[in-house]
Amino acid sequence: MKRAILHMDGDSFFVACEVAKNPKLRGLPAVTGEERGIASALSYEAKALGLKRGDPIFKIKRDFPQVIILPGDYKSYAKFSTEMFDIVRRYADDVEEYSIDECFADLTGLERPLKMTYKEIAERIKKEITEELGLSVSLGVAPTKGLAKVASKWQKPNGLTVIEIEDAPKYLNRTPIGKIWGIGYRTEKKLRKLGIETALDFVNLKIEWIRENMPEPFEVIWRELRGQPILKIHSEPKETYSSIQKTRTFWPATNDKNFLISQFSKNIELACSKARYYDLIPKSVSWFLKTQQFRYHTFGITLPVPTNSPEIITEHLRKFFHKMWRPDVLYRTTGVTLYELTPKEATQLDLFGGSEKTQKFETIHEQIDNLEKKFGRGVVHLASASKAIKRKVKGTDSEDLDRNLLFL
DNA sequence: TCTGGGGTCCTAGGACCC
DNA sequence: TCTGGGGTCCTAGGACCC
Repeated sequence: MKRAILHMDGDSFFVACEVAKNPKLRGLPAVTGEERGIASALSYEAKALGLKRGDPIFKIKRDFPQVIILPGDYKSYAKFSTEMFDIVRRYADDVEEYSIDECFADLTGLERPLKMTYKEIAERIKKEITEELGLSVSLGVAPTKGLAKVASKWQKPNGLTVIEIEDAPKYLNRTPIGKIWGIGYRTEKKLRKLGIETALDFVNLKIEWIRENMPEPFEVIWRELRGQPILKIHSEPKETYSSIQKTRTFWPATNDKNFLISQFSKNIELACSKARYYDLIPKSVSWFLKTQQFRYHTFGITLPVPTNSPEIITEHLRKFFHKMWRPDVLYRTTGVTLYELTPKEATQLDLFGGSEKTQKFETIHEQIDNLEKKFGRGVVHLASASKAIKRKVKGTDSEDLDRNLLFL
């Protein structure tokens, strides 16, 4: 049976959701991301002004005062996202939610029962999303996920492209190698040096050459673009994480130890709180400092006793801080990542007889989490994070200092 | 890339062992 | 240790994604 994979991609998704909420915005240059300090999504009118994802908000305000700047409203984006994917599920059982605005769906074998061609199915999905949600999407249909990605990118916004396997070379020939899913800036540069400019050049390489000269994932890309399905549709909903990361960037860059530690402390608090929410306990943790030149200084440890209590992880950080920190370097970002997350039940047994201290903190956090459920988030903070809260920090809710009810 | 935040996966090379 | 060879494990960091 002819395999047919659908890839759907929301057009300017965050801004499109804002327009759907407030139709007065339609046709105007608008960007979201005010709270983060950089543009995270742009309307096509804003793109027409030459603005790009990642442009600093202050520059947009300064140079293009006519552009409407909106704060992100992730709850409503998540709702639109769910509704959009539910429409796809009216037609296909296997739907993979790849990101908030992208999904894959397996349409294979649906032509006959639905009495429609694959293209007609895609058209119906598109029409229903536009009519019911007021959103525009671009769709691609092809024999593999890799080619479906090429197809959905072919015409944007509001596109629908079907790539039959016989026609694939035609499309690949007109797709620059850097546009391929999984080929980023570095690999693009490397391949271009070798004279590989288009996706067609890439698939025309000998498999032996790929195996000898490139990391394994590129063989997958090579096969997928040749129409050999390697990547599966993962339709099981994601209910866990293999890592949890929290970072904060501040201005100006600094090497003030106490300030940096208080930033870390806040990161650790947020990361641990998310871990507790998902009932996960990390076995290892790593920290990084990002310098003004965007270099990373990192250090990680395996926790002697796995825990999601921020006090303990912060204690470890204090011990190892000097492994990252250099007195003559200015830092602009701190970050923490919790790794080897395992469900609480699985680690529970280790905890008994492990450390009394760990258990004590676990109990305290259980109670704080309950307090927060009652009174709202941000009512309780670690004392060591207080500097981070007091100092005006880009992209954070630093104003609610007064609402801190208690410090540990 | 004038560059935020949150993820996943891969790998070179060091540590350690025999 | 001024030394071979080979294997495994781990981690820091790179690359990529949205």
